[in-house]
Amino acid sequence: MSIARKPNPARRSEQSRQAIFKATRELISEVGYANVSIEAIAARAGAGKQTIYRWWRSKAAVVFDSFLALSEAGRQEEMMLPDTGDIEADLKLVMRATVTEFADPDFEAPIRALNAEIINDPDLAAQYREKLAGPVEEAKKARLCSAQRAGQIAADADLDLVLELLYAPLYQRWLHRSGPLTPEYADALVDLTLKAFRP
Amino acid sequence: MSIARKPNPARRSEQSRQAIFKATRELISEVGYANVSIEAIAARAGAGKQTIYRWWRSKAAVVFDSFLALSEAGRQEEMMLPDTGDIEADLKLVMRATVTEFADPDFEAPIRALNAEIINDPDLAAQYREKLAGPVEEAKKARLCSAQRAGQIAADADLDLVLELLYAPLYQRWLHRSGPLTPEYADALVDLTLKAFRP
DNA sequence: ATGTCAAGACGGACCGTCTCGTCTCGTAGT
DNA sequence: ACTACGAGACGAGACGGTCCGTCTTGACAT
Repeated sequence: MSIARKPNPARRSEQSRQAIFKATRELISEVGYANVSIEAIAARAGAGKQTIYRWWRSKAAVVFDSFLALSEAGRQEEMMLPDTGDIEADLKLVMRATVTEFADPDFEAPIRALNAEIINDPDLAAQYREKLAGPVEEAKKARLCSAQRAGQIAADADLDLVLELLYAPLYQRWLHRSGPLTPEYADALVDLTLKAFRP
Repeated sequence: MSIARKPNPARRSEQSRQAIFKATRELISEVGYANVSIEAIAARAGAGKQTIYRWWRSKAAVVFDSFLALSEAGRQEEMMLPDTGDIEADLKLVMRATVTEFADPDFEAPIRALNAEIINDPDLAAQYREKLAGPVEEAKKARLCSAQRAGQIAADADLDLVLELLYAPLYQRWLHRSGPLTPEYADALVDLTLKAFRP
């Protein structure tokens, strides 16, 4: 019968936590996710390895929390999407912005790594949906709901399905590098999705 | 100026090649992709490590070829999709079959691993598209083209886009485990896609 | 006292390279 | 035709590294 003694979070060093986050982010952008080791993170952060193993299950978990800490710091009100009343124009704006974001090299490496881990790690996937994807999707669904009330989208449409139709093709094309991500492509996805869900 | 001497494929041992494929497949199903090492493959196959390093760039490449060898062996004419003249019924049949396939545990582990590698390895991604996804997509596009000629799909529809709209949501939902994969879901995707591309 | 901390030693797994000696070829000399 | 030779792939495994995850130590905080 193992005891599985758990660490006491109240006594945790916030300083070490932040140093580990910072070191993790720096190392990833310097050498790439795959080449980052726990040892290297500890060394750069001036932390003991045990401090990392005590609080995280895996490298992926450390990396995830590192970026989560960043995104929580920089995000407050921007959770509201534009609502001009014209769902087509609003969606095209947002989708074009996503396409632009995906073209940013700084964005590319960590997100690819995160997605690769998520595929094989159900726990991480759940955490990702809850902490990162979830809030963003809620905002998008709020905008879609507004369009639904305005009669621009079928009243019985499943909004999760709308989001999947909108984003999954874009996402897959980017991950698989199976085609170019252009503003025209973004527009086409919006047009097709709106047609599919037209009242 | 480095010489980069390349091995001569004519002198390659087919016996070793097959033994390595077999060992790779066995090990993956026994201990999982992540826990398979090149050393273990070589040992099980009765091959020298150098024989593997000579012919493959990475573990992912070995694994990829191992499954490619399998699929090439077992695939002949089945590249033709059903064509009853009713594109909706035909697509639903195929999509439901895909959903069923994705529920198979034997199918799950290797495909997840392959997708994770593909995300971070552009070379592997290109090879995947060319050798595995490509032929299948061609068959699907052939069926869609037939529907296009029959006026069931808009004449100016981009068939690659049709496939993306059909499969990307399904694929993403499976990879991210973000929802259930039911026959009803498969049907819904077909209905929506056909509506989006209606003439 | 108790528990976290930084530092780092430790045994073990694999990595990717390399060095052996063996085996199988194609080729050139007899 | 027969044989000697060299090139190159082969199995085996030694080698120096890196990183893993655990464990130990002594300092420090509560």
